[in-house]
Amino acid sequence: MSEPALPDVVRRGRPRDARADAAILRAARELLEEMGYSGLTMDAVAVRAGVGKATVYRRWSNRAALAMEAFLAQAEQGSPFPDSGSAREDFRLHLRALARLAARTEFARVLAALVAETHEDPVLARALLERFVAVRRADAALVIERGVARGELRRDVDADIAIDGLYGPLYYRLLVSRARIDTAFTDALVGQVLDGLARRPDRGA
Amino acid sequence: MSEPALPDVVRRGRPRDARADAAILRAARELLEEMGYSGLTMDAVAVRAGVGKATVYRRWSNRAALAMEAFLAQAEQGSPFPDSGSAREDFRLHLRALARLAARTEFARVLAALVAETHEDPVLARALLERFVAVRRADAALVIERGVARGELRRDVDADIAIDGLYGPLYYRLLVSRARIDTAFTDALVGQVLDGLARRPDRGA
Amino acid sequence: MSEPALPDVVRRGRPRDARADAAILRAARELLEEMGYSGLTMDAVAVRAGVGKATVYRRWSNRAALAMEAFLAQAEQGSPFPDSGSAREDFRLHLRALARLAARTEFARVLAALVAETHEDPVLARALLERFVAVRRADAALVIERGVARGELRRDVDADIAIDGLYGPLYYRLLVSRARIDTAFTDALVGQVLDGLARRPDRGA
Amino acid sequence: MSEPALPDVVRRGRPRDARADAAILRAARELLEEMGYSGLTMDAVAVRAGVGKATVYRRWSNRAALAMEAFLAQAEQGSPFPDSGSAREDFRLHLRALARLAARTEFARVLAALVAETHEDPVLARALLERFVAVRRADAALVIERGVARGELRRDVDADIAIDGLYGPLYYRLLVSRARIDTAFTDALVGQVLDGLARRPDRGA
DNA sequence: CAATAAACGAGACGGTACGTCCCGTCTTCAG
DNA sequence: CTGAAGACGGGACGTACCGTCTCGTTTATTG
Repeated sequence: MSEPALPDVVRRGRPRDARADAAILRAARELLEEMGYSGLTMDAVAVRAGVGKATVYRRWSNRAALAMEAFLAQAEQGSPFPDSGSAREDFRLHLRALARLAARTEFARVLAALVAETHEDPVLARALLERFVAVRRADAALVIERGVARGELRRDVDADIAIDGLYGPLYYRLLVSRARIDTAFTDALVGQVLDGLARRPDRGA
Repeated sequence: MSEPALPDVVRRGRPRDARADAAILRAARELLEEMGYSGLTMDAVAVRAGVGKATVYRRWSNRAALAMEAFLAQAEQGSPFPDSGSAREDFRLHLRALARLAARTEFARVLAALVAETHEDPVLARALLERFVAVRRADAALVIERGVARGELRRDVDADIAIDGLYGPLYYRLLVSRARIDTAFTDALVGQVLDGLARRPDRGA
Repeated sequence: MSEPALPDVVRRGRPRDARADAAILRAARELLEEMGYSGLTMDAVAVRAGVGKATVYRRWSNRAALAMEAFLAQAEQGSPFPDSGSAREDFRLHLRALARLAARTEFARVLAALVAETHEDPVLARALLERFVAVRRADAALVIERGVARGELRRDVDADIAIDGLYGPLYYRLLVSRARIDTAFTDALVGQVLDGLARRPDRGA
Repeated sequence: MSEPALPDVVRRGRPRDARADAAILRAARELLEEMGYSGLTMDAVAVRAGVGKATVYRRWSNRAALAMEAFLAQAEQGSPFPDSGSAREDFRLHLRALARLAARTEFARVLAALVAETHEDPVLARALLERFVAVRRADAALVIERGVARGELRRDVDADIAIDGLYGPLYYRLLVSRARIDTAFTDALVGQVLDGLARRPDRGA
C-alpha cells in the first residue's frame, strides 16, 4: 500500500503520522478478531483508532484493502516454516502450526470474507495471491527441493500438485466443509501426499 | 425450505404460490450470474420476480439464505457422478465436469461469497454442509466403496482423507489460489490420490 | 355502512354473522383506547376479534371507516343533552359532560386522527359531519330554539354562530391548543356566548 | 432546530450545509401543497431535494417533525397582525387574512394531519404549541391589551377566553365542521366576542 | 520567519440496501 | 356466499455503511 515515499526531495507539507498507521491496523485487527469481517466498518475503525476516516482512506483505498492488510499482518507471523532435515517432518510441523493458528483465531472467518472479496476485486486478488498464497507456496517449494536434493523425495515430483495436495484439503476444511482439523488430519494429509512422492528404496532391489 | 406439510389437516389460509417461489429463484439465479453476489439485492430480486419484498422474506429470511438456495439449485444439477466401472475413471470424469461447470459460470464467485456468509451464520453453514458438501462426499464415498469391493482400491483406505485430497485442491484453486483448473490438473489430482490407494498387484508377487 | 339487506328473497348463501360485527367493533374500540389510532391496524383488529381480515373489509371499506364507526359508537352515548328549563343551564351541563368524556378517554386523540383522515377522504368527511357534527348541532339548535321561545334568548340570535362559539373553543382546546378544559372554562364559555344573546330585561325600562 | 451554536470553540467537523436545509424544507413544502401530508414521504423529500435520506434524518427525526417545520415555515409568514387603532378592526383584519390563507392553500389539510400527530408525540405537541399556537395568542393578547389601555375594551376582560372565542370557532370550522369561512363569518365572530367585551358607554349614565 | 502545503480529527454529504410493517386484495378450504 | 386464515403486490419506514467532501487546526518544508 503506502508508497515508499521518494526519499527526500519531493514530499512536502505535513508528513504522514506513522502512529496513525499503527493505530488503524491495530483497530482493524481487534475488530476482525472481535466481530469478524462484518464488524470491521470504516467508521468503527476510525473511532477506535482515534483517527478521522480520511486518514484511513488516505492509506487504504477501501474496507477490503484494510482488512486484507490486517489479515496479512497477523497471518505473516503465524506459521513459520521449519528446516528439520526431513521434508515430511517440515510439513508435519508447518501444517500443525497452521492448524493451531486457525483454531486460536478468527483466521478462517476473516480469510473466507477476504477470499470472497478477491472474487469481486482483482487488485485485492493480486494482494492475496502475492502476499499470502505465493509466499507460502514458495516456502513449501523450498522444502520439497531440499527433500529432492536430499534423496528423500522422487526426482520427478510435481511440486505444484504436491503443494495443492497439502494446502488444498486444509483450506477446504477450514473454509468449506468446516470439518475438524487436528493433528491426526494434518499428519494423514502429509502421509497421503508424501507416500506417493517418497522414493521407494525397496523398488530398485 | 418448504416442509412436506402434514398432508391435509393442518395447512390453513391461502397457500403459498409456487410460481412466486420459482420466479424468485429464477430472478436470484439470473442476478447471481449477471452481477455476482453483490448484485443480488432483495429489492432487485423482488422487482425482477414481480413480487413484493415480503413475499421474498416469507420464504427466505435474508439475502444470504436466498443466495444459498439459488446457488444450490444450480449446483445440484451441475455435476453428475458417473459409474464407469473404474473408480479412477469415475473421479476423472466427475472432476472434469465440476471444472467445466466452474469455468462456465460464476460458480466460484458465488460460492466464495456464500462460504464467507456461512462463517457468519451457523444456519447457513448447516445448509451448505448438508445440501452441498455432504451430498457430494456421499457420492464420492460410494465410488470409493465400489472401488474397494471391486479390488481396485486398498481395503484400508481412509475415504475422508481421500475425498479431501480430491476436492480440497480443486476448491483451493477455485477459491483461494485461483490457479488454472484444467484437465491436466484434475487428472494429476486423481493420480496423486489414487496412486497411493491403488492395490499394488506386483506387491504380492 | 352495511346495506339494508333487501328483506328475504334476494340474499343467498350463508348470512352474515352479526357476532362478527360486534366483535370487530369491540376490538376496534379497545385498540383505539389502548394504543390510539396508530394502534388500530386491520391485522390487529382481525386477530383480536378472532375474525378474518376479509370479514372486516366486507363491513368497512378501510381502516379509517372502521375507526370512525368505533369512535361514533362511543361518542354517541357520550354526552346527553338535558332539558333543564334554562338554555344556559342546558349548555353548561352538556359542555361539562363533554369535557368529562374527553378527560376520561382517548376521545381527543382519536378524533384528531379521524379529523385528519376526513381531510383526505370526502366519504369519511360526510360521515363525521352527518353522524357527529350535525347531530350535536341540531340538539344545540333545539336548546336555543327553546330559549328563544321561552324568552330567555334574543329573537334575532344567529344559532350557527352561537353554536360555533360554544363548540369551537372547546374543540380548539381539545385538538389544537391542548389547554386545560375544566368547569371554569366551559362555564366561562357559556357566559361569553349567552351574555351576548340574553335579552336585556333592563333595556326596555 | 439549529441551536445558536456556542460561538466558536465547540463546533467541529464539517458544518451542516445550509443549502440542504433549504432544499429539504422547500421540497417538503411543495409536497405538502401538491399531495398533502400523505404525499410527504421521506424518500420523496430526499429525492426532490437532491439529498440523501440520512441528511434529512440528521435534521428532523421523523416525517412528522419535518412536516411540522415545513408547515410552520409557511404559517409563520401567513397572517400578520395589524395595528389599526381599534381592537375590533385588528381582529377583523387578522381573521380575514387567516381565512384567506386557509382558502388559498392546503393549510387545513396539513394542520389536521399535524394536529393528529401531536396527539401521538409530545415533542411535536410542544413544537406546535410554542411555535404556532402561543405565538399567535401572544399577538392577540397584545391587541386586547391595547384595546383595554385605549378604553375600547372592558378592564376585566378574560383574554384567554376571548382569544379562544375568536380562534376556536375558526379552527373548528377549518378542521372539524368544514363549514364555510367567509368574511361574514369572521366578522360575526368578532362581533360575538367583542360585543360582550366592549365598554358600555351608556351603562355609567 | 512567514508562507505554503499536506495531514489531521471530526463529521456532514449523496447514495443504496437492509429488514420490518401495514395497506387493501386475493385465494384457499370449511360450514 | 360467509367464515377464518393467511399469502399477495406495493410501498414507506428508519437504520447502517459506503466512500467522498468540507471544516478548522497542526506540523513540516520552502522561500
